[in-house]
Amino acid sequence: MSYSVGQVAGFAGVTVRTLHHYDEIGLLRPGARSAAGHRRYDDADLDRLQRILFYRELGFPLEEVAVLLDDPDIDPQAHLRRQHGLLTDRIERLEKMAAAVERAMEARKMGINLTPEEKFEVFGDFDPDDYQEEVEQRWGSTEAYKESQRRTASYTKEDWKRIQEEADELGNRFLALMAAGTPPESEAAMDLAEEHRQGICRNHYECGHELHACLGRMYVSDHRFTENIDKAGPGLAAYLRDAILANAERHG
Amino acid sequence: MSYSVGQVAGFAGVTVRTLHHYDEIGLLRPGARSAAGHRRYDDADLDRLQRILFYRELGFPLEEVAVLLDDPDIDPQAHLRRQHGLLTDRIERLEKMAAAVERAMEARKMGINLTPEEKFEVFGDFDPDDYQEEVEQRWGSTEAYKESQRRTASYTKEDWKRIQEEADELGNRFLALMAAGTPPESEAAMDLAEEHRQGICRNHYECGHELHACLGRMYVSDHRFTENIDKAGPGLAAYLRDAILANAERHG
DNA sequence: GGTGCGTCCTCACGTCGCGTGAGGTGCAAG
DNA sequence: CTTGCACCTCACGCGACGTGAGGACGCACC
Repeated sequence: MSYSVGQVAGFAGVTVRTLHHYDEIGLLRPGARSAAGHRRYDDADLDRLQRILFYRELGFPLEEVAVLLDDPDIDPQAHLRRQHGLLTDRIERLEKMAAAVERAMEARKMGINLTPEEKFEVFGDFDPDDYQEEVEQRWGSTEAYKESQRRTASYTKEDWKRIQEEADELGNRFLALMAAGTPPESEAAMDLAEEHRQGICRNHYECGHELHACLGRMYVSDHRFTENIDKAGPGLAAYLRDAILANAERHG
Repeated sequence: MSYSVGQVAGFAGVTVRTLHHYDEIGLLRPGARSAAGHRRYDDADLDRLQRILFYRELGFPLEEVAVLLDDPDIDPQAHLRRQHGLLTDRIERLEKMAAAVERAMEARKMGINLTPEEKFEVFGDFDPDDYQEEVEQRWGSTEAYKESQRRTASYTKEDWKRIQEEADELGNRFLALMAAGTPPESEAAMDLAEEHRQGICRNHYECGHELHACLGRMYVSDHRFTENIDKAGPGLAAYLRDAILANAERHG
């Protein structure tokens, strides 16, 4: 079972040119070529194309789509789950917009006028804004940051929730150690720090021990991190840093 | 109350360059310029920008957005209604995709494999396909067709439903005349034909009497039209054509 | 009174995801 | 045998901006 460009274009609802383009940029190379040099797509290619079109539909640039599809730790099921998550996120966003439009209709009936900021609330408040800017200033050119951007772009709400839960749980285990009076240089604390590092690797970016140590120091030196972490329990940031540094030294 | 590019870009969540671009192409000209040549946006400009971003978000090309926004028979309320309609359509589509993904997950669990066509059903069966192609062949280069494409692009499901109802109602009134034995050249039939023509003007494209006459002839000469029309009542297509031709002659 | 700095301006070229010919090949049917 | 169709490879075009380059304006602080 193999198909020509025309056939594939037919049931995928794209043009032949699009398939040529995907071949050119290496996003979808047909499994084979006929003797005459004609592209021949097999079933696996169709599956891949389906995924490509799905992510494209949701606005991902083709380059990112390629990264997603070639990521070895995303199997077919994981893709379906992720797709479902992305869809529900998107639906939620549109429903909020619809609700905002309804409110606007109400407001107009009553002759209310909105402030400039309010006028754009339709699009949802994605406003880490000035903070985001500083992040770009400090980290924009590093590899780790770029990788994080790439990976988190396709995270759904459920993904974020899971990551948050993981982090909370880890925090609680650190707090338990602190409460028990276990020193941050102890085996147990260092093991937790190691788990912390691996969590970052899984969810955000490749984080070696050295980078992890930098991160730990910043948890204390940058008060915004400190405050945020200490919300779970005062002193946690400092304890975390010490455990991280001890763990880094152990592996260095 | 007037705002600089930077401010507007700020609360609209777009770049300054985007605003420059919209100015260049005439989509959003700021209400005024300062002495130094700086763009100054007023409240009306903000409203317009909000609409622009809304339609852009739903994937309209900027040129079409301009047409929509400058259409004099779309007042603010109408825009809100249309926006709401477009949103619900979109949500419906995404929900269907989500459902399809769920089915795919089920299918995968049971190890079923899908045929190539089935694989792409996720994207909803928009398959006037070969028919669509012929339409393009025959009408692709005419002004009326382009106008129709432009206008129907922003129609929501509700719009289509309304248009369908209008058409059905008109059909029934024609059938009543036929049943009563009224000739298609009668005043009553010609008036209905005129109403039919004006319906096309409102909902699809500028349709003069001459074009209308062509259309009428085609209703009989192209059997696909004939069959479709005669589903409402046998002989309707021919009767419709005769009434249209009589009406066209009356106005010619 | 200079001297940064931040925001604004206008070119003008670069990018992404294709669309759209132009010109040529391989092969089946009339 | 040639006509037609589906395929091929360049290669330029386009929409919606991104991204500097190079310069003007305004204000704040030394």
